[in-house]
Amino acid sequence: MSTTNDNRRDTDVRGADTRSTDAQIADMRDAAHTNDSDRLNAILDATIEYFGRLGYYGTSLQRIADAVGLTKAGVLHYAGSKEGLLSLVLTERYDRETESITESMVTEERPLIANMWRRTVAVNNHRPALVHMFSTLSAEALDPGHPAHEYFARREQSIVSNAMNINWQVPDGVNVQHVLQAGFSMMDGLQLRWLRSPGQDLNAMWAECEDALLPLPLWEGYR
Amino acid sequence: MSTTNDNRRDTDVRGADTRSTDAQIADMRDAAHTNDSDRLNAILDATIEYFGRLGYYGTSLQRIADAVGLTKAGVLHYAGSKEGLLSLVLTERYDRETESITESMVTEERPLIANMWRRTVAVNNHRPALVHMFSTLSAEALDPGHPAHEYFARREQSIVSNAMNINWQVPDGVNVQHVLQAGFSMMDGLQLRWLRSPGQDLNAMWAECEDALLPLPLWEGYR
DNA sequence: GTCTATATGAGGATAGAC
DNA sequence: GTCTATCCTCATATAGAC
Repeated sequence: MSTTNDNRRDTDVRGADTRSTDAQIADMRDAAHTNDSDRLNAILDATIEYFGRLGYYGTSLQRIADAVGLTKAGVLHYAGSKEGLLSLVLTERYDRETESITESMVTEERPLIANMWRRTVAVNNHRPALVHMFSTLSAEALDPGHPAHEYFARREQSIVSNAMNINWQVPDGVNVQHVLQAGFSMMDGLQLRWLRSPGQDLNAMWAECEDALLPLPLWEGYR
Repeated sequence: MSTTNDNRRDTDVRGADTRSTDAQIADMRDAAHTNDSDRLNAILDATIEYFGRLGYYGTSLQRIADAVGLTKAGVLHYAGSKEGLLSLVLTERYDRETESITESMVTEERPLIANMWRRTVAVNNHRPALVHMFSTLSAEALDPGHPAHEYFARREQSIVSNAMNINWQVPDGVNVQHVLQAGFSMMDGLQLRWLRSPGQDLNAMWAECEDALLPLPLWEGYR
């Protein structure tokens, strides 16, 4: 053990249990009732956490494998490659939960921009790991060579243009596009601040920003 | 040549020049009039570019060395370590150019928040690489284990609290702290959008945001 | 001040046993 | 479905020659 190319990490302490390794592993599997779908979910959870904390480049398959109790080869069985992990986590997790928010506004009788943002903020407030991943990858993927560059470029465009297709109710004289651009930018920046201030409530932080961006009495009745 | 631990990259084509390697290297040094200070500046320039594009974790000493025509050992001679590079680039480059902006507002007779932001944006508009590095590291350093975590945490606090010490002229009823928080957040988010849209002018993009955040006629005479 | 050489290990990915 | 073993490349850092 402990050759230069050992498959396991140095932190992996063995030998306390005198039974065979296989027996221990079988126990762990049974104890967790781990089926395939659970495994994949655990892998994606760990991926979200580490892509957020360390970025795509900074995250190794080994870290994710350690977090879910597998080897690198075990993780690759599910995702195929590191890029496969990235793709899964963006489309199967982030997109899935996010797109419903703006879509829900289309059906509103009197859609208010402030309501959409409050809804977004309320959702994000209880999924900090996903927000963290989004923020980190979003910056890392500014580079055209990043495997998620196209994803984020397309996403940014579609968010504002989708919002422009809604018949927002705003005070007279307000430029809808400018407010949307300003508000979405503000939210991206505020989320970074939120992630840096442990324990703070994103809704409360946003309320202060909203108060500045959509000031009363101008926005009275429109928020 | 080309053993597994060759110091040079595969892209490093040799042999076209039949003179000794030392002679070629001497030529390059003379041709560039390279002194120590120039070298360090070139190293920091390359570091800023790659820390921005690939992040701290994603950047290797080899890339920086290649960019400036040195070996890894050569780069380490100047910075000591990779963390040393990070430290240099934040304190010797980013801080140096940035702190003067808010400080310049203290001496204004009738300081306007809008002026400070316009000044900041005008400066950043012609240093995209520094802004890129700031954005990328700022997200990467959300993690407490990142070597620049403390730097960015302190920076974020001091930016708002420094600004709160200035006697800003604002319309009646405006909450200065909320506007500052909102505006700084908006700028962080807008810069990400700017970096994703090649060729756009940051001043113009900011003007639209300012129009939304400090709407007329409420801010008439205050911007 | 810059290099070569080397130490020492981590990186992603694949083959094949079980 | 998960592992071990292995391939090959890349990483940071140091020692010491010139």
